[in-house]
Amino acid sequence: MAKQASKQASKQVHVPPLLDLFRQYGYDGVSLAKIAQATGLGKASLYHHFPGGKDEMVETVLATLDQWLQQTALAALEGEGDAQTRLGRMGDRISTAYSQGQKPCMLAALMLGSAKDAFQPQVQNLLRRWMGAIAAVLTADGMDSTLAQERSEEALVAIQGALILARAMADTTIFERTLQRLPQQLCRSSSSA
Amino acid sequence: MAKQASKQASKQVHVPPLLDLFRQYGYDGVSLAKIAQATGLGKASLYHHFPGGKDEMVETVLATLDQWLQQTALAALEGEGDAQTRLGRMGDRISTAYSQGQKPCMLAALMLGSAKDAFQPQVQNLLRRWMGAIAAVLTADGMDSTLAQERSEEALVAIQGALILARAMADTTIFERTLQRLPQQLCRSSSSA
DNA sequence: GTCTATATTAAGATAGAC
DNA sequence: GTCTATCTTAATATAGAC
Repeated sequence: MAKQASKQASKQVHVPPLLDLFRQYGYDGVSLAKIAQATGLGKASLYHHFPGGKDEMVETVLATLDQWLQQTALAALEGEGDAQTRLGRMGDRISTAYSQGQKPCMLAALMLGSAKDAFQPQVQNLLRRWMGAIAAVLTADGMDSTLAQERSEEALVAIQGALILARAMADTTIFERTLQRLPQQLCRSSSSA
Repeated sequence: MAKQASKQASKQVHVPPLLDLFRQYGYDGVSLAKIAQATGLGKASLYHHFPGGKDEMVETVLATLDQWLQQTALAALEGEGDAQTRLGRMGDRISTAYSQGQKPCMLAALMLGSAKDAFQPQVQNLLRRWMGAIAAVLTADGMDSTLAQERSEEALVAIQGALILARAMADTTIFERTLQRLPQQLCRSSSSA
């Protein structure tokens, strides 16, 4: 039991540099040479920790992102306050995780190139749970279930789009403005839309 | 003059398969072997048309996208009707260009990996002109200039985000819903936001 | 303008010493 | 658990015939 825990822990140490690489370069743009440099390990050492190569590295990072979603982003939705307050708290966590929009989303990066087919199920699952939690906050606020689902799609569309545009325009204020707009945008009455 | 025209035309023939590759695989995910297969040319023939290699191919595709933006997307904003009608027409052209959200945006794909630094200026220029044209439609409708600029950012955020999410969730309705929402979203009164 | 053949470099991956 | 050394394949790019 202790061995299994330490075995997982040894992989977790290398997750931050791996996340940084895959989110910025995408799966096809990351070479083992880049990974070796970023982690400070040799190629052979990398295969010791990740016998499955790049695929297993991505899987490990995805597992960490799964934890982050549950324990950080979605946890922010659980506290006190009304829907707008809760969504605002989630926005703060998101802003931090993406460095105010300077760093891309690895989920989006993985949907390009040869990685798409391999990792789409995990990405889909992560996004689905994210949207489900946002929709739950909105329905708890009295919103119709179908509309809440549509609004949760709007939320992820806004976050992903803001990341793309902020990076392309090299302007973090685009990302910050989008996040600040989000709580009101999601909670607006359907008559104005 | 005729020779120069035919020289450019010979490159234009190969733009569609190149666009398809770069938007789906990104710069780092596209190999010359893939390009040779998609165009039906040998590697050496590719270097005859594009002595600069992949970089020159991307530049050529970007020039075509520049033309598409001007002659198709922005041309839809020039006709008759109010702002919402014009923006709706642009949405139709966009839906077609992206195959109802099934195909990624090459501009977004180029902002990942080793291509980012090389092509960011061109991508930035394209997005800036796109936003400028949308903002112009809104200000012609009587909207404040600063607000119109912010709304044009919203527009590109929505388009880019919808492309990401629709592809990740394998659900084109996300993209179509976003485009249908867009005209009203951009023209809404600022009191409700 | 297209091809075959080839040069060169870098990629993913493994063997085996320490 | 990390390393050096190596294997194999695939990458970018060019030379030169047709």
